[in-house]
Amino acid sequence: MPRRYWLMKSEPNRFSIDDLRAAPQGIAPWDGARNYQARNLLRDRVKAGDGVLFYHSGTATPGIAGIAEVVRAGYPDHTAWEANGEQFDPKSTPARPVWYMVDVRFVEKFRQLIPLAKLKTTPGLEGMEVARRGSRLSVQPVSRSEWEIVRRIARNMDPG
DNA sequence: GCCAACGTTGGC
DNA sequence: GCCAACGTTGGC
Repeated sequence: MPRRYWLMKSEPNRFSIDDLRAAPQGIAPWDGARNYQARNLLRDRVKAGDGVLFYHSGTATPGIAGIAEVVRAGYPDHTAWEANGEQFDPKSTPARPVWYMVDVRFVEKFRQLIPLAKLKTTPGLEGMEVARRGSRLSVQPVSRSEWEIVRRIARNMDPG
């Protein structure tokens, strides 16, 4: 089966690419999605081995911070069961989980973040979901060509 | 702080 | 089932 590619958003105040790198073995769950479209992707489509563009949102300059890899496909998001947690959702139970998460592993931090504004003006990326106005989905499919273009930008932005 | 986009909730 | 009100995301 061909490898798929995804863009996953994270607010770096909460969990940044540096936090992912610092996690044991560079592996951490990507959890907390509470949207059914995102849930369906996490549960049904995101597989181990898939590539991830790690996106920082909610910052002065949002953009792609680096690369990660999915190491565990969708499984129930147990943070929804933690009654005092921020991500608690009484609709979800261990017997009938509603929300799903995946595990990702740190691969690479770009030496310079690729700003959203840059994505929007890059030929070949105009159609990227994240470049759309009002794009809110926290996990988004990325095409192979979009993936390649982003990686090329990252290489070109790296001095030397 | 503002506002666009859009998902969710709840009255009917 | 419709739709207005409301809440959240997230860029600017």
